[in-house]
Amino acid sequence: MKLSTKGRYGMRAMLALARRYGEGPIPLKEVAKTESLSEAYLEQLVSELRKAGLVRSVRGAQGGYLLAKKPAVITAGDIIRVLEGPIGPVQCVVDLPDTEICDCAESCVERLLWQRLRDSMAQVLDSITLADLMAEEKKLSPISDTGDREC
Amino acid sequence: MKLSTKGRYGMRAMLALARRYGEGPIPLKEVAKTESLSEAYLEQLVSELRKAGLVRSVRGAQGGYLLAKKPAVITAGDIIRVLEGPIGPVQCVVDLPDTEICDCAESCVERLLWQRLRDSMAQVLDSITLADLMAEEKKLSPISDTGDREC
DNA sequence: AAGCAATCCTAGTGAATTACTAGGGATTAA
DNA sequence: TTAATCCCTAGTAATTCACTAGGATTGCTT
Repeated sequence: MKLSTKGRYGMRAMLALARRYGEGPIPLKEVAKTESLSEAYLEQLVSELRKAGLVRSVRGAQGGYLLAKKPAVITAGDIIRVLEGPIGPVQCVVDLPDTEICDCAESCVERLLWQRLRDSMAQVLDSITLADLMAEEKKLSPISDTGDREC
Repeated sequence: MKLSTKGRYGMRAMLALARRYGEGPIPLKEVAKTESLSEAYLEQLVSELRKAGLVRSVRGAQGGYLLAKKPAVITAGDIIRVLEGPIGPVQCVVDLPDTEICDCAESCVERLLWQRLRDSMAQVLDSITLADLMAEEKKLSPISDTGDREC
């Protein structure tokens, strides 16, 4: 029940873009640097986020990536769903409309358990936006002047 | 963010033992049969559950496994923690007392997010017991007369 | 027009994990 | 003594993870 690096790094990257929302396109090289992530790997993740409509890209020199929407309307759930797949601890209760469920679903009590787990996970992730996280960040102890982050 | 087969099969097996609580030791062969799981694989999972004190074993002919405690005091969280490890979407917020956290934890807002997710997951899993699941099972549509389950 | 900064896309890869299988040893009721 | 059962370890094919590499394309700047 762990996130992969895709979800973790992707959340880091989206938060980095949120912090600089309004500045125009941010080159991935900068995000990779401040977040200490591999640029080439990050590129793949951000590419998925772009295809999903969460970020926009500007090609060419002076280009980069920027959030496609305001930080207040992008939730953690949006990001996690793109990078980790639909939310749910098992395939048969995943939160996608066209998911095939097993035939004995009506009599399957484990399914109820997994559904409740899914719902509580989705509830948390869908209720927290990038703007929320930035607001909370201000309350935490200040970060280094460079803005660089390790973990 | 998916469970592995260990968690899923383990939950199935524990529920199977719960249904027959009070009958004395149940051989694993029977559990494997009714739950359509590999006996050899199940053996490994149940072995972990035994070492964790959730089931007891009786060796020799007429032996088998039985719940070490009443179904009402064994939670889904107990089972999942044994088979999937401590609950938490990332290592640094896992619900173990002696977990090492990263150095920039005080300024890490992602960490707050992951903590909330962990708490909501743990809350659900720790609040549902095997007895609860059996009670809900009665309300669902009846299962086949053999008691065999597919999913 | 040339150069360069940047995104875009695909393929490859070593390491780790998963989901088992196999096989033998130990214990105990019948 | 036999058979049923748990106990333990090792091996393994397949998959997934976490990247790296490299080239194509785009478009600002000079």
